Amino acid sequence: MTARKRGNSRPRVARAKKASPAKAPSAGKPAKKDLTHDDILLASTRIDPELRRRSELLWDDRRQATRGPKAGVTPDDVVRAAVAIADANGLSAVTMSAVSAKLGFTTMAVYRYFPSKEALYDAIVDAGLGHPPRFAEPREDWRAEVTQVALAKRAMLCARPWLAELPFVAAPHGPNWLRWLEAQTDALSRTGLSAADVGQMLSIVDGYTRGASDTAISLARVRARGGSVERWAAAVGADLGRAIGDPRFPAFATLLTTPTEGPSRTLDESFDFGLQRVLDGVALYVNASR
Amino acid sequence: MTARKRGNSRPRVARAKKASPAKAPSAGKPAKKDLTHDDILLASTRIDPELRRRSELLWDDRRQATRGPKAGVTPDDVVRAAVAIADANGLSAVTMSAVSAKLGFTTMAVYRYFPSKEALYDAIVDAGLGHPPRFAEPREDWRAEVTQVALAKRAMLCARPWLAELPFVAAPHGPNWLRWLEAQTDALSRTGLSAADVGQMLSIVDGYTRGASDTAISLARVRARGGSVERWAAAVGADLGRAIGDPRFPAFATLLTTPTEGPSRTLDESFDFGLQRVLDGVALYVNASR
DNA sequence: TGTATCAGTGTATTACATACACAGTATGTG
DNA sequence: CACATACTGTGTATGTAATACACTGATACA
Repeated sequence: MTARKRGNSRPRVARAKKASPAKAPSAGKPAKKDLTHDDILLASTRIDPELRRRSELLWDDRRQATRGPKAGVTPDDVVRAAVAIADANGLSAVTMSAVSAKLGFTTMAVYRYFPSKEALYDAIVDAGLGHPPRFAEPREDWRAEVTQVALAKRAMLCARPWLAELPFVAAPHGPNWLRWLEAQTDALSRTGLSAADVGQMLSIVDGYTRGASDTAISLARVRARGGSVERWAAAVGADLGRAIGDPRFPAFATLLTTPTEGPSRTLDESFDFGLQRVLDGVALYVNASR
Repeated sequence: MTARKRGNSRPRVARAKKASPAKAPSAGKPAKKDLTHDDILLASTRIDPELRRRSELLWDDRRQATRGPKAGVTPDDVVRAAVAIADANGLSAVTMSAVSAKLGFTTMAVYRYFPSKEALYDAIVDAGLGHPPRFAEPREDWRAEVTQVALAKRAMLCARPWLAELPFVAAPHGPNWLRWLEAQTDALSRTGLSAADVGQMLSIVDGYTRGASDTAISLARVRARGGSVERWAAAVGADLGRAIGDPRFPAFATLLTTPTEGPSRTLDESFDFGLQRVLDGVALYVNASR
């Protein structure tokens, strides 16, 4: 999945640097200025070599060596093996020796494909993200599409709860990461907002999507590990239940003890309901921007 | 901070269990029913002993032993040392030996206070969360207060970026975790919504707050480790910049290449702007519910 | 036919978490 | 007041994991 056909090396590296002319770091000022999103895109510093290396492993084609014996497996095989282990036994089970063993090698063999565990993790994160859904043709309205992507992203995160065990918003980002951003950006672009506003709405929707999926992800993790969902729920419920009767948490205790009228929502329904409230806010801004 | 005065052992444990009468697990049905929030609060299973133990370490007073030599430090001293290490050198620097050494002990001493690294991590997470801000008197309107709590929470997460290196939404939850929930619940209760709806809005606002803080948290992590923010930005920017010219990411590339008109927002301003859009959605629902 | 190069191996080192047994100390009890 | 007890901190040992380094053998191009 990560690998693409060879030879199409586009002139893409570090385009962001060129995209705007100067933006010299305003030499004299030692004032620790706050970063804007633009600052990130236009950063003019040379990239840390190790990070660059790790990024290249996600993006550039791993050239098949010309000399020497041919490799028994591809980097993608390694990633697939690692993802399978993570799916089966959680992220902590993804050790260099476990991956090697799964491929039929001894521990050190994996280092021929990835220079460090970190680099391997980068790769399995991107592989684990998979692809966003494709939009139906003819295209629907932006709200339906944004909802579709958000729900799919949440489902993906729940399907691979180990993704959330890593601070995967940090560097490096691979192609699949961008695919998800592309899908949501595409949908949001249909609002007709300016580029800057689309970026803003993207961060709103994606922020909610990731943040509000946490409970479901924890639950999925328990399930994936073969744990008892009941026991997990009991533990969480007991901790939250400590608020009841504790004078420090009156409002939250009321929340817990007030009986729900009507059927209570599943986690999924709850997420979806919340998403619609968020999109109400987005829609309000969209309409106001006309 | 975690310790409270002795002797006030309230009858709180497992109150959630009692809060509703039966809710027998509908014996015959093997259908894997989807979980609701209520199911979590009412879970009737016995809690995993290890989780219970870990939870108790967060909530119950560690009795001062009557026999034997008195301990040289308190559990809170241990937690403080661990938090200091995490603040200074990141979560990975928090090893049992590092914490012990900081206290002037040999490695194994910490095990007298916390039975495992996991249990210690539970404790430093809760300690790291700290306290939410207190509301001004007279109380403001709900929207101002919700904003206040959300901004404070984001600031807290950025101040301790190592918190986000853990899946800290999972069990166990300590008192500080509840304090933040209490603050936001309190503010949201002023909307006049039903308890269930308040819970729903809580998950919206808190989901956005955590999810949309990720970039700032990553940045804070780089800063805390003494890394170059410029280099970090360059790496992230380069990865995102790969979208430019790549036919797979047309919408996102447009986002990147369209020049921003006017001053671009800092990450903080951007978060705040997004929060207001989210609260617009919440407000819409609040008004509709009257 | 080399010969440079690369794949997988074997072994060693280091850092941790943690089990276990021990030594010393303070305290309530006989 | 002697001592059994329970508890604190230590010393040592074990298992697991990441990874450095040097080695063996294969292989394709010059």
